[in-house]
Amino acid sequence: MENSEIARIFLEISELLELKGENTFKIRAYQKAARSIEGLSLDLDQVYKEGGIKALKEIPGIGESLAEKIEEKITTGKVKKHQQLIRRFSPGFIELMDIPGLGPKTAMKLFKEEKINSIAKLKKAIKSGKIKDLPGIKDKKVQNISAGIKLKEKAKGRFLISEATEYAAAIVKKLEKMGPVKKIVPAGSLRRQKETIGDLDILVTSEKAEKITAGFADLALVSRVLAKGPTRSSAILKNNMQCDLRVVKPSEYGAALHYFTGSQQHAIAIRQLARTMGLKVSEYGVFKGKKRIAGRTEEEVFGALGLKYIPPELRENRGELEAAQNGKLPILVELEDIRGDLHCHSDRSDGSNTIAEMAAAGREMGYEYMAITDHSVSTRIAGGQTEKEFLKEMSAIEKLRTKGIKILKGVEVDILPDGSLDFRDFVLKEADVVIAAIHSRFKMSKKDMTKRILSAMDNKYVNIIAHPTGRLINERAPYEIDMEEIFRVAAQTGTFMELNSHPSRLDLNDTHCRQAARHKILVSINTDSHNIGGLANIRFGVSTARRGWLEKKDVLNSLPYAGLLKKLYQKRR
DNA sequence: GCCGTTTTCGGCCCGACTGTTTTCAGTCG
Repeated sequence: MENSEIARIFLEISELLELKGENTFKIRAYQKAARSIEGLSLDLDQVYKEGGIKALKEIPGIGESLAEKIEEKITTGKVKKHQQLIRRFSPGFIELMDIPGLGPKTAMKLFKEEKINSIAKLKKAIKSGKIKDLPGIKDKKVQNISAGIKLKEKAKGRFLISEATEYAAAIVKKLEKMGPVKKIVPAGSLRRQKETIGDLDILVTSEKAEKITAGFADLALVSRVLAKGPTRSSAILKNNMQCDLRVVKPSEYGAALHYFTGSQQHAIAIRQLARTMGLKVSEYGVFKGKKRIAGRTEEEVFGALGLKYIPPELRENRGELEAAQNGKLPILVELEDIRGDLHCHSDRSDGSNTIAEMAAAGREMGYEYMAITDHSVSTRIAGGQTEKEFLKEMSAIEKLRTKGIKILKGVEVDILPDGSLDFRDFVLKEADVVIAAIHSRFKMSKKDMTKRILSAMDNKYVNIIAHPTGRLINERAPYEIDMEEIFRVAAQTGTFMELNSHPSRLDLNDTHCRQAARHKILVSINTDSHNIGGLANIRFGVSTARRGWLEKKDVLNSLPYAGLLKKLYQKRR
């Protein structure tokens, strides 16, 4: 987990430099480097081990100085500059800037004038009325800060994509009824289908902007209005999610949609590219001098910059501009490419529908096949089956096989701490597809955990490693594993990797997918459904695969039935 | 602090809204 650790340190340095009032471009350099590292699909540790400082400097946004800091972190465990900055302010100080509406300037003022260096002290100062004496801070500002503190205390962080999708749909429905609107589209990280969503951005085209922004602020879903202008409104919704609404003219739709879809890093890269061509890009269009040359559609905006259309899921400044320039953009996998689900549970273990009901729902979705993969004995909490029960289930499946959808006999076996499986080989042999997963002892060392998974992959019956990192978004960190090594051995043994589509998992994540594709490992996009309602989560898995640049050819369950079986049985030979 | 078919120095994305201001700084996305 060196990457996220270093990214966090760089972000903290940038925040502390901001407090210090450092050169804004230096601050941005740290932020840019942090983002770049977050999106990296290789371990910095590995990169450094193999190529030293020189290899680190090839990462975009990393130069001499930052490469040395990465080296310092890897070899000594810390970064001196980071430590010095933290010492200079107090550890609780950075969190002041997390309060919405309170930025570095105000934080510094509070510190200098009143020695406020934590949220606790700030609350005290507000109560005593002390901070109203400071220059530039009056009633309104104090009110905003108080509201910001409350909000921060209530906020659960980022929202799952499933929840954001629901709320966006609700807002869109309300706005549609409000009057003269032409288009309403959720933009922002939701349109890019990020695994978590910080806030909603909704874009509306209308000639009557003020009517829309005013009506939005009055919606019953809104609990507090943060800002309300003629073309933009911001509000906190009843579930504590922030929602920003922007209204633009139809002629500006493409440029606005592109800009509000982001990511910020992508938008910056686009604007930089425009500058080198003597153009200017803003949310109103592409301009040559004063003249607007594009903006009605996104295709027009990209076209004006000599780029092919870049799908929203790729817009993270992870090489998509170069790919669009060179005609090397991937043809991303689509929902329609998925021919079946290879990880589903029934009421034989912890699912709530029968095998027949699950199969019928799969057929309803147009699937060609579906694997029933109930738990094995060790996962007792999930009604895991004994070997005997499992064999009985397999014969039940045999009988159902003529229902218009191919049902594959499957099982989700446990990878025990020593790397062995809890079903014996002669039992596994009866399944068409064997999924192996870890459900216990999550806190083993990186070395032991990696070994545990590698030895499972060595078994010739194991086809797929399910939810490979075990993370639960907002709940449980991924376990420590050497992903690069796991992919290497997966390629060697002919083992596939799951992309679990559950919105709390999305595991593999987007950058792992890209890494897997580089190793030429097929990814199986599964839902891990425990009832028929769960099957629809496949959309989030496909989105994540798209964010990971996966094409149809990279996805195991885009294969037709015969091709799939061939792949599954290949390893047993 | 990064980076280079304008550059190894001198640039670095761009605009909306708020609050405290008589012309703009701060914050945000």
